[in-house]
Amino acid sequence: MELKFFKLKFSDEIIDALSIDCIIFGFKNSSLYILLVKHGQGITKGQWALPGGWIKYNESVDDAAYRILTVQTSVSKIYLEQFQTFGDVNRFPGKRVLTVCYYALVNTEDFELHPGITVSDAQWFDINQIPKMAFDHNIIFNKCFKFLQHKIQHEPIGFNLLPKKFTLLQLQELYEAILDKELDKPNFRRKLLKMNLLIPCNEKQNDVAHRAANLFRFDKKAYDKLIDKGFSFAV
Amino acid sequence: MELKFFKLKFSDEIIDALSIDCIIFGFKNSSLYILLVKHGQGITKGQWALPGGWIKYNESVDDAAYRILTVQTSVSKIYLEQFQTFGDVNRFPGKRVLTVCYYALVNTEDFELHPGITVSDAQWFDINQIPKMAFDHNIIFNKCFKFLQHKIQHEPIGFNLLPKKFTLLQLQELYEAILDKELDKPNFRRKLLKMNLLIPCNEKQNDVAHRAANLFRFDKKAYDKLIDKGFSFAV
DNA sequence: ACCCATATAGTAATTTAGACTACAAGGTAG
DNA sequence: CTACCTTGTAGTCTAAATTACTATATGGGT
Repeated sequence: MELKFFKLKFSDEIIDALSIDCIIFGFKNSSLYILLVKHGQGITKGQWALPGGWIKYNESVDDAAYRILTVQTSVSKIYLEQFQTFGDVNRFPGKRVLTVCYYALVNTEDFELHPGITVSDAQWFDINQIPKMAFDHNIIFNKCFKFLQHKIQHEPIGFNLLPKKFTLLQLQELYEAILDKELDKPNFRRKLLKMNLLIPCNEKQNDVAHRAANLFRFDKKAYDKLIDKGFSFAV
Repeated sequence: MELKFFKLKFSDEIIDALSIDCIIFGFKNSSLYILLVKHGQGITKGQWALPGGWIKYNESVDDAAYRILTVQTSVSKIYLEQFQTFGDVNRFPGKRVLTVCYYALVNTEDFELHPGITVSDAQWFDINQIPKMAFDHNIIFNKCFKFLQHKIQHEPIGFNLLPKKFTLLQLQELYEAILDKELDKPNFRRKLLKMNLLIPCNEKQNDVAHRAANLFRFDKKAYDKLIDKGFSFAV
């Protein structure tokens, strides 16, 4: 009886005033990209948009975001965080829809695209060449990108955009792409290494036409310990 | 015809899967407080909770938050920002409700309480003595407070908790209360003054039993200018 | 007149940030 | 095989900021 009531209330149906949109950031060729989909049906057919979907009664908002993300990308263990909820009255045509925006940081190397059936195309766009998108998605992206620019300077989340093992130059170019400014190589190096958050892999990159750089990985455990001691990350 | 359709869709009714909760921070006697209400009816009758309400079809989420806030406090021109949306499946008993959480920073001196009709009491609670609250409100508060601790160090929003004209010691005590640590007085002073964001009022506090301090006010225009130049606030 | 609390100024040691130089390593083209 | 090109890595120097203090100023209260 209890269960039946539960099932009735929290069914597999969607909550119709609420959607989720994801901003999926990826980094390749020293540039920052986001993943967009082209709508294949409905009034927004032919328009680019942030990948999104509907929240069901029987899943949490975080779960919904994760589901929507993994369906489109077939990648699990992704860095995914809620950004903000957008709820202007007329942001969606014809009916009232609020959207909860999430952002994800992915390593494009283990990335595979599986566009859903309502989508005719999916593509990475350089963040400096974002097309006009459906709904208020350009506004959402702009706010979220500013948020990322700030956050990446105060929390070590950038590593999620790189392979597990990365060089210091890769990391630097990542920061340069996100913050849109050049950084001094020796100084950047020193600063990051002094934090003791990078573990040398004792392994060098290969297949490069110059001196091979050392590979590092991010030391999550060391970071958690430092946080307890009041440390605060800053690039 | 168009209008009729509009009215039908965007009516004065509430969106029933969506609420708003506000965390109203206030500062007095060198301590940080939040405003809580005691529910006077329903299954949560007798429990303390964050002030909140329902979003209507014909208002934006930001407007709804502002409406809910001003009804309870009769203060306008308040610093109010969205924090996050909470959407666990079972966070609300018996039905599925997501809540968009906002936080406000108010100057308790121009504050008047007008508890709504569904509320039996309203009271300021020291942030170190928050009672057990209804729903997931304790979780929401804890997350929001951590967020505030971070944000106040990187954006000049603390001033919203003080009167227009304040002393440097008041400002310092505000930071000490929020960050929960002691700061060195001369150093704090120097740091803040060097930013050129505080305008001396050429006026001293009165009614104090010791040497009167100079009053300052926050220079929003100067801050906006500095931001354009790439300045970033940090205490 | 003295005490007390807070305001405000200054100082010295240490650390950090920023700009820049120098040298190392290793693949490539002649 | 050598000169060269690209990137990696180490070090230096200066200016600025942080930190932990000490010292003095003001003004009311007793």
